[in-house]
Amino acid sequence: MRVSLRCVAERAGVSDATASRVLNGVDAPVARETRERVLRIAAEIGYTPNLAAKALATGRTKTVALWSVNLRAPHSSQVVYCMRDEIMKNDYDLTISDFKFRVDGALDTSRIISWPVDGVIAVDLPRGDVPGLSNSLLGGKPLVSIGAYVLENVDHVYVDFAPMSAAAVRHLHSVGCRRIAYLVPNWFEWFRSADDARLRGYETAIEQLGLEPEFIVTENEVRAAVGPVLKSHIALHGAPDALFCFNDNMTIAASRALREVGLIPGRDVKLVGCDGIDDSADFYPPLTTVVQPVEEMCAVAWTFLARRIKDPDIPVQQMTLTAKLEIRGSSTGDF
Amino acid sequence: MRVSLRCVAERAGVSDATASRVLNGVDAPVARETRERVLRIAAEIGYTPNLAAKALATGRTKTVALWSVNLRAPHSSQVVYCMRDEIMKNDYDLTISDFKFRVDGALDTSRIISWPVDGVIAVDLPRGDVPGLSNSLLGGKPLVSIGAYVLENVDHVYVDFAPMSAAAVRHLHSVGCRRIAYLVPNWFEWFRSADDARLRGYETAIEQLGLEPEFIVTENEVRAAVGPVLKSHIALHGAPDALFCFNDNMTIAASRALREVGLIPGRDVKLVGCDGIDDSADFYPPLTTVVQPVEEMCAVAWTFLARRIKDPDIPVQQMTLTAKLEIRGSSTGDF
DNA sequence: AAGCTTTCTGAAAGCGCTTACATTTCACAC
DNA sequence: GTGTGAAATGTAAGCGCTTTCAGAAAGCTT
Repeated sequence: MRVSLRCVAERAGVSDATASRVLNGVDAPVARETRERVLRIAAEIGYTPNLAAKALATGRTKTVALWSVNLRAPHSSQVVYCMRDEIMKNDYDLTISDFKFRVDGALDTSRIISWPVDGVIAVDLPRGDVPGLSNSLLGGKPLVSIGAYVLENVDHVYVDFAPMSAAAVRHLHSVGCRRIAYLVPNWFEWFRSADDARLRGYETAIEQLGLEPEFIVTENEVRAAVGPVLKSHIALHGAPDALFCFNDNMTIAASRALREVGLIPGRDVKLVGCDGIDDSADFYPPLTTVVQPVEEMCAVAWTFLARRIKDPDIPVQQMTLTAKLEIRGSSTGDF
Repeated sequence: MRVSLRCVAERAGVSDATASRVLNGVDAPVARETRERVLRIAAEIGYTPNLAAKALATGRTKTVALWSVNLRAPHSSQVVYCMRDEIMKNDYDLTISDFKFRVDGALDTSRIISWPVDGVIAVDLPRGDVPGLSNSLLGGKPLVSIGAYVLENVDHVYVDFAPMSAAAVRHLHSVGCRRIAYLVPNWFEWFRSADDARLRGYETAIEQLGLEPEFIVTENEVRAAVGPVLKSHIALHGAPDALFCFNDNMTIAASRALREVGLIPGRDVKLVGCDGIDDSADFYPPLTTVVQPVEEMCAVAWTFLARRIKDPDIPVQQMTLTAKLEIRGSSTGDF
């Protein structure tokens, strides 16, 4: 029923091979007249190639998988969106997948491995073992990872939060804060077991400034998880001067919780988040945040992937980018 | 290099056919002993099926494409996320695509058509012709659409904004507003040419209440497009009492713009948006919004698609769901 | 006019898998 | 011991496309 290459070829009175040459090869030696006839007929009967067949025949698809752990999180969708532009700009197709953590915190890679793509880009791959991953090849497919956790032996674009986390704490200190708490999720025992650069930056700065570290630990990074913990912390210990938040999403949740206990976020309690999500500037108060250099991350990731697709045997490629502190009303109180 | 079915079969000393039967058919007649041997060997050498080959051989993939026009928009990602759960719950795989409008406002469907999937679910398909779409088949593939615009001849889950838009306007009237403007994007001459149910609801209610309609039209629905237009409108005509916004995303942008000209959103100018995005409750002021019944939409969409995959010839399936007005501080001033 | 290129086209194999059909084996009934 | 059917397995074709190789046609050169 579907119109296949053969249909086109038959109508045009040529062999499959010639039709294929016309439809793909730009520089294939085909008579001008033949080429035009084939193209015309293909358009007439609305031929679209069967990608599965193509993939099987060539072993390539000109498609990459973009793999995100939680598409709904504003930051992920920001990266995914930008990466998508980068991929399509380079004339590749893409398919996006959203993989939740499994119950035990591991990832199920089997589905994506069998999918016919030339490579995969993983956004915010969690620290820990990914089954089938070795030397930047995931089940034999080139893989590049983007994220804020160190990963070894994998092509990886690493955003180092440490320097700017420290800067954020110093900034909060400079506007008068002395009790600066770190609001952080602890899903799957992540906290402390992972090498959280934010934590490193935070602790370094706190120590240098001679302050006491203070932690407010939520079960995970979902907004609903923040309010109750924060409110009970405040009830028990009183409110800190400032909250350094694991990400902007949590900042937003914290902001709401503060209001619910009668505190004004940005005035009574200063806030700094991480990521630089789209909302940060539009929120009220406008959020001070440690911004990830998303466009640069994506550009580098693509370079890495393109290289590895061309030659799977090149050595591991890694690059560290630094984040940037963007100061707004939520930490200055000026809004 | 890849381990194929043949590798498994050879090692197990059986034919490809038998190996295939073991690996797929639950109820295929294979000797217990053989079955166990094949399974063991497949696991040992880490066999993963080649989906392209499978797709080619069977014509099916147990995969559906989830197609969104703008993944980065909070509302789209909400629907995509929920739809993803629904699809995976039903033991199908999915691949997500994000298609921007082309310059002329049309959509490029060719890529997705050739991709080996059993069906596609399109979120917020724009009104207008979609190439290759006829009778719920997109290039021969089952298609179900989810969205707030009427589409004929297509399996479609329609969210009717009209009643709740009218309710929103009446609500604003009841809290004392008399100048209620509609803040709406006009990308690609969309406004007025599309059958915008929000507009219908708005105009109906405005007329019934004996008020004057007032339009603030932005170039598109991107946040950056809102501020300048809104501010110059206010400079020219003064501020309205209330803004009924095309979506929550625009409400957030409007909120910021209002503050920038010294007005307090929710007090000086009441706000109602549409969609019910995740942010709406956490925003300050909390946003009154016309919520789409996302979970129900997704459940129905899946039912439609499953039916059509099973039998492409069934008559067109359509369902209309109604939105719900969720009242919060941005319209009551109580926050 | 013979020989040599160059240009164009077709035949055929094969990518990894499924599946209809054929075949073998075996247990059981007569 | 023959016949029958069920159970288990193998054979082979084919899904739609690409690509190698070889052959045909046409244009040169001498």
